[in-house]
Amino acid sequence: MDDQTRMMTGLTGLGGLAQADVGDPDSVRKQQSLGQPQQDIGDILQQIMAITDESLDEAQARKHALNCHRMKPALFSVLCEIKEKTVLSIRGVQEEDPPDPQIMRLDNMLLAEGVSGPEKGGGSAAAAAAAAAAGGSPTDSSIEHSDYRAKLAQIRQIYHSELEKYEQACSEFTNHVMNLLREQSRTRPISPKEIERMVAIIHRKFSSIQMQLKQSTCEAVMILRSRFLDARRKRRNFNKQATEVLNEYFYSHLSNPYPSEEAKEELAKKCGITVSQVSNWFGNKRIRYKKNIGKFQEEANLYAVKTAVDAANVSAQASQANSPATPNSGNKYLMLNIYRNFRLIQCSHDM
DNA sequence: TTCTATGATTTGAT
DNA sequence: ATCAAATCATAGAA
Repeated sequence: MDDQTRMMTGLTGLGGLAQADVGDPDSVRKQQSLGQPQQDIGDILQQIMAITDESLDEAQARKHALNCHRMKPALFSVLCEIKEKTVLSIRGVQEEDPPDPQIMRLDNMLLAEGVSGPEKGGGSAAAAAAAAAAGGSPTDSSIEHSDYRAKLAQIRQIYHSELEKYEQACSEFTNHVMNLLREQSRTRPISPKEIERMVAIIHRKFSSIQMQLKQSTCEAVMILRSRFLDARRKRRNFNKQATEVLNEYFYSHLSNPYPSEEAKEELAKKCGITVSQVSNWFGNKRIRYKKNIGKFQEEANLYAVKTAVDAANVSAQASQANSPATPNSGNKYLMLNIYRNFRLIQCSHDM
């Protein structure tokens, strides 16, 4: 408001002269001999130029003196006019900039990884759940997981402290610049819009620094993640008994080796693995069996025999219960059959 | 060390 | 959501 009234008042008298001459010290000097007003303006400009060579106290005193000078309003108005022209040309160049997609991407990632989100839960919990779901013994994954969490928390802490530092520096700097501009607006015309623009420029500069921080944080998280993702992928073979159970089911349902959800759950329980591990196993088994049936023939026969043995064992136990006087008599034929089966398997394999 | 087996993941179709 | 298929990455054998 104050600026504007000042801008208005000075514009009439010295406008023409100012437009032509004031911006250029040489022309000022040339005109110094022409008359008193020019001499004054020349002096004032000289003094302004010399301000930077003086000590701070001297400069302050000089500034005050200049502010009180009788030509000050006129000079001010000249500056206003020049300013108005240049500012108009600047104004159109840059207005509202859209939110940077790059920084949005980084923000999203940091949020997803639980670096920039709320302290507990969120991304780290999701990562933990993923680690747990990926399988492995609970102890293993919990150790890896806590390690991962600790590292992530470290990254998170660094990120936040750096971010805070940047924000503090940014607001400090902004305040400083704003105070400076306000102070300067007493001697040169600065509209609130300009201050706003300056603040926006500062924020842009600082946000570009912030983006670098976000970028490097993202990189750190990615590296950490890939390391622990590999750890999560560390494969442990299922134990023999589990593989046996799975194979038994597979070969006894060879015509339709697609266990239902319930069957999967039961198998998982029997094998001490998760349902998704059972699904993985069947997925792998189906595709690998199909790709090379020949290679799995022996295994198929083996498990066919195995199920036969089990079935026979059940019936044998039943018959044993029926005739305790002749123990194992039923098993004799069974063993013979198994032997014959083995011979058959070996023959088919040799061919 | 290389090679094979195997559990897990990714991708694309249904 | 589930599956096939391709692929990854490691365990374990040779």
